[in-house]
Amino acid sequence: MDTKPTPTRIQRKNRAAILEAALDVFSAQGFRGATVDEIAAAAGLSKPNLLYYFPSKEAIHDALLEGLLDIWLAPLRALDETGEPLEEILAYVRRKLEMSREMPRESRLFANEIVQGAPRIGAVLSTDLKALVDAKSKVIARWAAEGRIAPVHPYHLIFSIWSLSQHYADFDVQVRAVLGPEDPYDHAPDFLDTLYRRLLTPHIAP
Amino acid sequence: MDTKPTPTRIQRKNRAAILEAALDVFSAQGFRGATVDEIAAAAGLSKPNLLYYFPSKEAIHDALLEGLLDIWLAPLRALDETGEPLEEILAYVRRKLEMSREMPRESRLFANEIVQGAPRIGAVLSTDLKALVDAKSKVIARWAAEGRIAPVHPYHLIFSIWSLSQHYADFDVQVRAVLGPEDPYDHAPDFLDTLYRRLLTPHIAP
DNA sequence: CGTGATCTTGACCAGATGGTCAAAAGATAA
DNA sequence: TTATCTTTTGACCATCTGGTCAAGATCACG
Repeated sequence: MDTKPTPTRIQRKNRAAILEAALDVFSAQGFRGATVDEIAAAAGLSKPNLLYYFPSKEAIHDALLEGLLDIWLAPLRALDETGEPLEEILAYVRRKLEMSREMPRESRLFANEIVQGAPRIGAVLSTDLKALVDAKSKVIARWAAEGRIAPVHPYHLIFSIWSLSQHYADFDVQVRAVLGPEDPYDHAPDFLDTLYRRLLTPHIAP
Repeated sequence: MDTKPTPTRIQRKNRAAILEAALDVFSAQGFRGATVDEIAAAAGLSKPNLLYYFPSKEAIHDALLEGLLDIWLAPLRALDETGEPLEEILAYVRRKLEMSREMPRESRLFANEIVQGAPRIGAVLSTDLKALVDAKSKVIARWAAEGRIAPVHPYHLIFSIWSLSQHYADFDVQVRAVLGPEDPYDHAPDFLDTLYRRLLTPHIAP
């Protein structure tokens, strides 16, 4: 039952090159817009050679999504219920925005998938993702109930953090078209910090 | 120079049916993912018949985008510099969220286009859209300078409104997967109203 | 009704695309 | 070096897709 024979040196190198190239192409063109030829060329391989490492176009896409989902949700997982509420949430926002800047292709890969109805990861959303958000929402709701942050709908708070941070990656061309030469990330961190401080700082009178 | 002969009754009906069907298909599959056959079937026409009304797949897509851009930007255009600042912005947020609920296909059509680098409307973004946002940002900056709203980066404020409102249309499956049976729009309006009130209400001390 | 314009369609085409295969080329270890 | 295993490739295939065309069906109007 040796289902995982140790990969050879060449296998490791080529598999990595394929996934890297596929991330480029899938994130820029979407699944149907991407072609195996294009991915193969970007990876420096011939098409049949690429298909020697992955059985199909869909298998590459699946491998990418699966490998990246954990990374993508790590910031939310790291939200620590024993920490200081406002700082925990602000740190989460900061990490999420950081990821949009450092990993825009990954963000767009997920965006493409979800905008088109998540045909390939819909199942994971309503199980793993939902479970994670349910758990963290409870933490946030408790913080609010204890008056440690201002009262807020925890699910929509999390949606807003996803939305605002990923906007800078997913709609990058639009943001840059409007801003002109200015770098969006010059002011985005401050803007989001201010926004969530004002939203969540508990006030005195009810 | 009669470039626009009056369309016949059948022409009007079929052109409308094609655009309606194309909106369905393009918004769900993206440009490359959509097929002319699928659009034709959804419009109740044969493929050659569809191509009798529009010269190409791209022409349909262009017609859609052009026809919808004005509608899409109308809420921002309606932002009135002579109105009460906070209420003007809150009304804009409300209208934008309303549009996400009423016109999710349109939202996803634009999302697909922009996520993939806006190959077809990039030009409009850096001219028309930029001009509109520049103008409205000046209004918001003035409001802030006058102390009528709390100080805020106007461009990022507008981005945030786009981002948060369209998130409910573009990432609908994800939002619903996490929320379960609850309707996102049950609480989204209140959440956004609260968020922008707390962000923009001017406070007493500096 | 008749006639010209409009509308519709089946058959077809060329190119793109995902994927296969047998055989060649290259690495590896005795 | 040789024998075996891994990697690479050119040629090929079936299907899908955007688009064409000529001929037939339908409509509008005198």
